[in-house]
Amino acid sequence: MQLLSSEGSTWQGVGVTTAPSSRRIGSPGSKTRAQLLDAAEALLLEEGYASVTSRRVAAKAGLKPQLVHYYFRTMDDLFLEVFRRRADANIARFDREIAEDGSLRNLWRLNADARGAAFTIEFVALANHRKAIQAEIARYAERFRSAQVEALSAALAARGITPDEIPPVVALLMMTGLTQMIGIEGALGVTTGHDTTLEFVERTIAALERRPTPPVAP
Amino acid sequence: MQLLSSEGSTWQGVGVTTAPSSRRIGSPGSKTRAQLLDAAEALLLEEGYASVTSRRVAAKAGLKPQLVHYYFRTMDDLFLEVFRRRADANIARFDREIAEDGSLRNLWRLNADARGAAFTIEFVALANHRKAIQAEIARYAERFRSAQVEALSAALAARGITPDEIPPVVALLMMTGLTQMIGIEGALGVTTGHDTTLEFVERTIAALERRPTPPVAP
DNA sequence: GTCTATACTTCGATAGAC
DNA sequence: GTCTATCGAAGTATAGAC
Repeated sequence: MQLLSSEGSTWQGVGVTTAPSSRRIGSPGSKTRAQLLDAAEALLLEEGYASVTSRRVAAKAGLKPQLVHYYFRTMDDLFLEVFRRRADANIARFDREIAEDGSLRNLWRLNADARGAAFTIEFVALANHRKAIQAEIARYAERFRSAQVEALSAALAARGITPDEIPPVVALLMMTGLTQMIGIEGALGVTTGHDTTLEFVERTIAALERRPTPPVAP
Repeated sequence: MQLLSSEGSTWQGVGVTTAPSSRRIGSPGSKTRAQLLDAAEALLLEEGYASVTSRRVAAKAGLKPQLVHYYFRTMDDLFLEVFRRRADANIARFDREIAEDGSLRNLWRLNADARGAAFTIEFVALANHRKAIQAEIARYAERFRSAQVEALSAALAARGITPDEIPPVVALLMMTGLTQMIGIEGALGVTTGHDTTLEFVERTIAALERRPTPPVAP
């Protein structure tokens, strides 16, 4: 699964799942709110989801901790907004860039964006024990996958590769599995086999590009 | 990266990186210590690394919270021990099973053990902001990878697949990328393309098994 | 080897003034 | 829209009795 193109904090001392209260919430269009989202995202990527606490987010944004709870009822709401913002931007970017150049090479390039791996790891780990986040990630992942399968189907067909040879969804899972793993391992300092693999993929794409384009079916 | 064949908790309210003190530490052979490790591992897998706190680990083991700090100086030490225990067991298991049956099919089967994905996610997320854990995971991952490359090289050569066709390390990264991703996505409830991919791999392995074994080089 | 007691820090979340 | 003040709970870690 490739979630996004770019980590975080966990809360600890919670436990208080008190009533959903009805206190005031700041408007979504607020500039301060956007600053908090930016700070939360940066913290997530730099220090992991466990570091995204209301106090630390506010400190990073140069604001008071209570503002976090003014704009987001709970920390889950904050996490969800951070995720949605990136997810929407990522789908928009994918659609735009693939409309411009739907080639196999460009699909690989978009997939191989390493920043996404760290983001993915953090949100997946977060989702493991926060149902609301899990549901949102699953919805997004399925949606993004179908967009990618569509684009990859077209790119493969344009090179005369039939689903008999390799189903597009399988090719996608292979591509994504490879890029995500390389990204994650790179962040950890594990690099054995990465260069070899990247070269192999490069050669494979180049070979496919030399295949003659098939006649268009009626 | 395939880490293990089966992730945890983050601490939050730390901050106190006081002197490395010299208080008593329980012996590694203690049964109680093993119970704490079991509880920590279970908690890690069930609720994520953020839930592995000294209090919750002790509660799960039916012991008092202070015992955690009697056997493990810090929570990091506890995490490291949980990781090492699994890692060692996993390498031993791999060596044993591959010595018995080093076929391509068996290598895939060992890789496709889904339990490992959850473990991997949690520890990678943890490693993102805990250097000691990061170093340990990287060391282990490299070590395990080289064992796997060795086994896969032999299995591919036995089927007449040369490194020209596909380098063993590339095949390994593809296999591992696929199995880890499918495992992680499965835990999240994302399943699109999984069955198709599993069938594709199955067919590919079956086709390779029908290839005649090449003559042995001098 | 295990427990009580305790120090100190951080967390999420809210009420209410300005 | 932002702040002060504050509650209640949980976290890591240690000292010292038993």
